[in-house]
Amino acid sequence: MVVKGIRQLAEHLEISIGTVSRALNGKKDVNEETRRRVLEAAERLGYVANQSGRALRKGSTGVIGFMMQTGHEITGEGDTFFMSVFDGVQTVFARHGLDLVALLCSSEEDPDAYLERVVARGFADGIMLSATRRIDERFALLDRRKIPFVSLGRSLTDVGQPFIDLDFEGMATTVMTRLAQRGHRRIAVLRPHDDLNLGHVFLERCRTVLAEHGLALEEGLIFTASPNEAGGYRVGQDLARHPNRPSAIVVLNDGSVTGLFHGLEAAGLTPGKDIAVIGLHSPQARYLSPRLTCFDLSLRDLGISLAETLLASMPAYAALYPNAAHRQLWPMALIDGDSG
Amino acid sequence: MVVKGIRQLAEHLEISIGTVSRALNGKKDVNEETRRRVLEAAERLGYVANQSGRALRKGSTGVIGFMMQTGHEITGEGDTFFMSVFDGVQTVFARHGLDLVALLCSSEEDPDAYLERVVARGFADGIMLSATRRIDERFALLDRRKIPFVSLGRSLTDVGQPFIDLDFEGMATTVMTRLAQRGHRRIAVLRPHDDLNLGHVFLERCRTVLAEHGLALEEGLIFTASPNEAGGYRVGQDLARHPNRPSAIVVLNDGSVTGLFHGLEAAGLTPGKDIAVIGLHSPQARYLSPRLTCFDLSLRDLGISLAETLLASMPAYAALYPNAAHRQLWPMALIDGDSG
DNA sequence: CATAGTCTCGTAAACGTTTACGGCGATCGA
DNA sequence: TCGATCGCCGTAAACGTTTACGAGACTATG
Repeated sequence: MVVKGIRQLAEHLEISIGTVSRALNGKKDVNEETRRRVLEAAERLGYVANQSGRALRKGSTGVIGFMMQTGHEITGEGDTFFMSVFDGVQTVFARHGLDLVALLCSSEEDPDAYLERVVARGFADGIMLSATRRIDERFALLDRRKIPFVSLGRSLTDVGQPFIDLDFEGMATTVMTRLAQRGHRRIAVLRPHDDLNLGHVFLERCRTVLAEHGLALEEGLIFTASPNEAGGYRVGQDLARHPNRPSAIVVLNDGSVTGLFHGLEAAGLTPGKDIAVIGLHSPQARYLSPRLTCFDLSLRDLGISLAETLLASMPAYAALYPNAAHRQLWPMALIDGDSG
Repeated sequence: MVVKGIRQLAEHLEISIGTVSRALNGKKDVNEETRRRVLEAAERLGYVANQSGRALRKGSTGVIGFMMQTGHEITGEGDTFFMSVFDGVQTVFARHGLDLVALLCSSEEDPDAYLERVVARGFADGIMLSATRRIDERFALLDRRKIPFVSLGRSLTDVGQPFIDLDFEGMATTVMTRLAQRGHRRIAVLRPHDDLNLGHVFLERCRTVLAEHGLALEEGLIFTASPNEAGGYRVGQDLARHPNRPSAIVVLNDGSVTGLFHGLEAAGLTPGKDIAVIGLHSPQARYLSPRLTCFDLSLRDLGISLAETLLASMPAYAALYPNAAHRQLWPMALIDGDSG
């Protein structure tokens, strides 16, 4: 037997629905013996409170949405990237009975319109944004609706909300200094879609760091590709037949590194010998040959911080996370490999 | 100005909430001029119907949940696998105003308990299951709750629900016949976690096909690994130092193929020369060297079919999809490469 | 014994929406 | 002209919860 609503459950127990609700929600003005009976019956009869009714009354849903897009051109950093972050996020949410769902925006739908629709509906109590664009309407939209949110990434159209972003400035400084000191004079960069903010942040810092070494970033050496195998392969080929080939390339697309290696090799070039390759975090870094020199970070910890940062901006939970960072650049460590 | 509920919107327009609701929902007994005014005002004031209220009244949410797990041990079938499927699913759902969300089950939570909680809450109108286990409580659970669902994958604990699964039988027949005819006598298989159903289906068929060629599948040549780079690499190493190395390996983990190549190479073995490698669908197949011989399929089309199959099992939409397949093995085509 | 306080529970009013029902003009057909 | 039909709209009742409020039965305190 499966019971329908709290009313049926109350009838079955011959107590009022008010008491049943209080018992289930852990309110204190209910006899412990009664509570035990209620919980036991709920478990036995498979009763779980209806989400819609509860959300309607409480004004909150207990759901946090992580927005991502299902095309590969924008997001495409691979399932393992987000899955690791999610795992961290959830360990925090689990403590508060919050559920994380991924809001999947189709590549055929406008992301801004999608978010507007989902958010205005009151679907989620809080939102996490990823793949932040340089100009991104979503920030103003969420701000207008007064929905708590945090972004994994920055944007020029920031509205003062909390964020966590990878420390691309630190990365640029470290990698460009290293390359310059090792005698590289002409350095290429592979970055994802131009609309995304991260490439701009990285490139800007690269320019100033290179200038300090009397070098310039050549615009012609900035490659843009989809963050996947195919994109990397193509750039590998392009590099190989480049009339004035650079001596190093820094790869921001973590999904492209393997493709790049193969593209170079297919053209007869050896990464780390004919051209230095330095990548962003990449799960396959250790398994490439030569081993990839890249920046590493703990995605799971990042997820934990992301969750705490969001909760700190939600009135109901803020008190529990008094010293969560409001805006944070996530540090990355350079892992030495053999590729550059 | 942002309007709060349908009541405020109605006041603002000086008509009743009933009419506003009808206008917004495209009911026909409302004057076209009135409807225009309502729609215009709703757009201008940023009104969108509250999801909880609507769901409570209608008894349906307009949300379909795709359950996946955030650990890498189970899911992790390669980077773009799910994103491609999702994209197909959504093109179908978009026609009906349904939204797809990914229900993310933490690796720390029991999948069955998670699903029970989410489903009983009335969160979604329909469910898509993936990473189906050989023994999988989730089928009975959804059946008991009478929630329409479809599974991407089969299970022994099937309850007669619709499913789509990759045609592992066809794959086994094709690949084993090919290898046998090319003179391979000792063939290894790399599969994901033993709990998952797919490996068992594949292996079983392999046994009968090999038997027809007078061969046997050696239990010692069945490798199990996480579906990622690390897993593949390790198996590559294991193969290289195997005292009685097989002459071919079939890889079911699409995320492991690159790692396997690198593992073999690191041990001085050349795929396709020292050992034949045949993979399942893999986005990086074309970019490996040697080019991977593998089975290809259209994940986007699979997503479309998956959505249609689910809708066909939902009373509200069944009439629209009269000839959607109920249970379907998804065909895969062998793409010749240089690896085996 | 009176009063205040405590523990437990029932009652009923929200929350925002959809929709069955009925009503009121206007139009139409005979 | 009259009844029937139709187009349009307002009213109010659900949907399943949570929770403020108050009632009743005790207990403690003076």
